[in-house]
Amino acid sequence: MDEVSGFCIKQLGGGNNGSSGGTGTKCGRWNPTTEQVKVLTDLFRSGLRTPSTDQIQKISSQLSFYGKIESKNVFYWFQNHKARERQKRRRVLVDEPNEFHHQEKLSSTKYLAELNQVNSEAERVPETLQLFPLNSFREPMESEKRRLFANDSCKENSYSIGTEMDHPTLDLRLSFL
Amino acid sequence: MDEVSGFCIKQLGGGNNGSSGGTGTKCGRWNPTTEQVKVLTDLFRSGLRTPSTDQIQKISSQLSFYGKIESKNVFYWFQNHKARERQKRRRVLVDEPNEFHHQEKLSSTKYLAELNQVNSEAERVPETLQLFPLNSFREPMESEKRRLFANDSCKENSYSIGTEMDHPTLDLRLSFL
DNA sequence: CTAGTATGAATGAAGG
DNA sequence: CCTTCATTCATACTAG
Repeated sequence: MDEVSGFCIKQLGGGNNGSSGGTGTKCGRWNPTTEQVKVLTDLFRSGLRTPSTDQIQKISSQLSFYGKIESKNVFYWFQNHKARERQKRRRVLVDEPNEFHHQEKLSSTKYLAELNQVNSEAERVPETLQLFPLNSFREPMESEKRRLFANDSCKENSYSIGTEMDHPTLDLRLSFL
Repeated sequence: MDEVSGFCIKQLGGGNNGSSGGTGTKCGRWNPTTEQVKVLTDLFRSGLRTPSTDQIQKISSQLSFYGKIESKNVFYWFQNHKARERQKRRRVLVDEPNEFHHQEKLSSTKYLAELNQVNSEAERVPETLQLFPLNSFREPMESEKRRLFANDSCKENSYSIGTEMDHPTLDLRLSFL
């Protein structure tokens, strides 16, 4: 389903998403490349469920190498993936109450992660994810969602973090490379 | 991949399965029987558009009598049916903006058959589906909202398609986390 | 067999 | 977090 195990691969040609393909730069919706999906899935399986803003930024920066991507894409991806994983699990539970999952030995590593996650649902991301410790936690002050996601059209704006993000930091995104 | 994990709608010997066509029903994806479609359509025509989880489960249980079915099949069925009806309607509206909206474009024999069986189906299914009234109290668990993405560098990603960009082995698996 | 269509399944994007 | 909508992909089915 979620895994492209062999043949569910959308016809994403190699490293290019057709969405913005040649004809008319249609900024439709994000069409993740297989590499992007792979990385995101890896992160998810490693336990990351709700990445912080910083983490989203970093992941997005990383994935931008493989193709066009925005932070919101990463955000939505995790939201959706998490929700659907849970939903799927719930449905399976009711559909097959007396039948156990076949425990695919290796192909469904997802189930393991899933189970692991379910055990301690509340809030337990094994956060080894602190990129840089001195992190300036950005106060989650509620700024309304007004321009939450900026226009789809790619903007040239380099960093707008100056407005609120004041952590001096080695803010070179690729510090972890 | 629980999708393909072994549910086949194989035409059993008993063969109440007169599913639309019935030729070579294969595994891999749910293929509703005519009875199932009938019930679903009936519910849809009764006004049910987006059944709740409980309703989905009930419907699924009922329909499982006619053949293999999972909750998600019901879920998807309603999603698709609703979406496509809307889509159809909109298309008609676009195609004939100045024209009266006559009968639906039942270009497919499938729809005709559907209507036919709804109208003059001799065999009435004796199921007793009660699914409308249900409480749905949801937990007031609400977290703070603290996501506000800055405009991230939106790369144009306009590499030439011809040459596959070679990956500098940006191996970020989990190393950077 | 091939083309076209109907439709199950998946998922990005929002709204609330 | 949950639900819903829109769009797309993959496949079953049908006609020619």
